[in-house]
Amino acid sequence: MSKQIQIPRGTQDILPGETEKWQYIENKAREICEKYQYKEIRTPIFEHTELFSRGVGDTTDIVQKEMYSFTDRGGREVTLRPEGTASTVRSFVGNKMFGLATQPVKLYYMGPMFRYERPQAGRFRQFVQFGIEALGSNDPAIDAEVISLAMAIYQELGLKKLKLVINSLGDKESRKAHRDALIAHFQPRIGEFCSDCQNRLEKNPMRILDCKADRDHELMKSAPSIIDFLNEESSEYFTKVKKYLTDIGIEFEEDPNLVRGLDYYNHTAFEIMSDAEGFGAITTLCGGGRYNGLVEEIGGPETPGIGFALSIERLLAALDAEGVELPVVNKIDCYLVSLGENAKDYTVGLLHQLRSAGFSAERDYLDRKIKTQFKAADRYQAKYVAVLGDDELADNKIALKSMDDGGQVELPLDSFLEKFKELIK
RNA sequence: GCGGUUGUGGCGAAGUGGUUAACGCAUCGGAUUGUGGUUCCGACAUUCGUGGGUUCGAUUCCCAUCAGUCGCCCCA
Repeated sequence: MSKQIQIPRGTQDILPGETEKWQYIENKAREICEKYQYKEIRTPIFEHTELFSRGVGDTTDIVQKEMYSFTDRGGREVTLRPEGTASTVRSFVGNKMFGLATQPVKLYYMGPMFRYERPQAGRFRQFVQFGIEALGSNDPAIDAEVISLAMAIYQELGLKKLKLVINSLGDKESRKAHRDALIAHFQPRIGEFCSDCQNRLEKNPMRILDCKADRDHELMKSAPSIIDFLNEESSEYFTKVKKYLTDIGIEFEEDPNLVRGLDYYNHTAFEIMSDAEGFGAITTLCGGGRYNGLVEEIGGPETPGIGFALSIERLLAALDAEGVELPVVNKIDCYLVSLGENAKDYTVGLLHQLRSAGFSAERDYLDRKIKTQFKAADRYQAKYVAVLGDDELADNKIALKSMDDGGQVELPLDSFLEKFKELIK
């Protein structure tokens, strides 16, 4: 045997047994999007690198150290997409969707994303995100809609231990004022903080509020909160969002320290986390927020937008942590056991008839003996086994055995399909 | 990018500086030459992630490397 080739680091094969769960989740997500009137968009898996450096933000970790970038044969700088919003907005602008008759434009996407990171619990180099974007509306009601869609996915899949955390980052003006206040607050004593926070001071002082190491520092408690820096418009907006969430019965927790990693966010920011035991270090299932200004940044007309992204891998991990079983059984209706050359030949046609009639059916392809064929039927969780030997064939008969109760009947071979239909109804 | 930990058959998992590498599950064959989920018997790793080194000898010791896993950073 030649040397085996390994799967690339941080990637995974999803095998039968697991794919059924993925399909179930994907179907559920699509179903919900249909109800909320979000339409699917499919964009390329790679884009020009500039899209992400401009859209996601040069100072973010994603752009600075996590992009899967390369130069193609034509000398173009391209990157495997690390997230979905930038591509969606690029497509929105490029296809002039701001001119569509139906506004706002509500889109969803689902597919692989790539980030060059050390893999660990709930973190991969290739992972699948499902996300939605609502472009063109500045109504706080749509913020509530976006959040409720995310919650609906988790809840309809059976998750209970969820926590929705929200915050407002305010508009540009509010953010700037808050940023200045933070720097002024921490600057004099920044030496007392961890090296990460020292770096954050200039780069993104909001992140200091997030720090676990310096959580107990006295300056943390007295730090200026974004809430106090929201101008009237931002504050009113946030109040509306909260009112609508309350109106539709979605519980949330306000966390003035919730910040988002990507540059494009403003106003509403939210995260959905899992409260389940043993979920590991990562608790964020879904992150999202409003990004007014991004469309302009990407070269389109001034258009407000809001969206979220969630990872299917983490969703599966959360289901696992809560012990939720998805209903994904695939039982075989009928397994054909045969013995003898003629009977074996005959099952080819019989199998085809069963399948054409809408049944799930299987037979042996390894020339195994009767006992082993039955074992196989058992493994497949077949409901019925039809036994056909050369004897039956000569008598125009076939034996049908129920694998649940072991009862067996003989049926005329030429009307087997009709009898089987009646029986299984 | 940094740190902890692990790497033995399809899977799970013992094990020792010296030679036949336990065991369990699964699989296959037989007992039962036409009937499953039970039982009994038998088969199944020229090899211990990969590459070097130490040694008379290494799966066991050392180094490197790759990979899994967990954590930091950050995030989905």
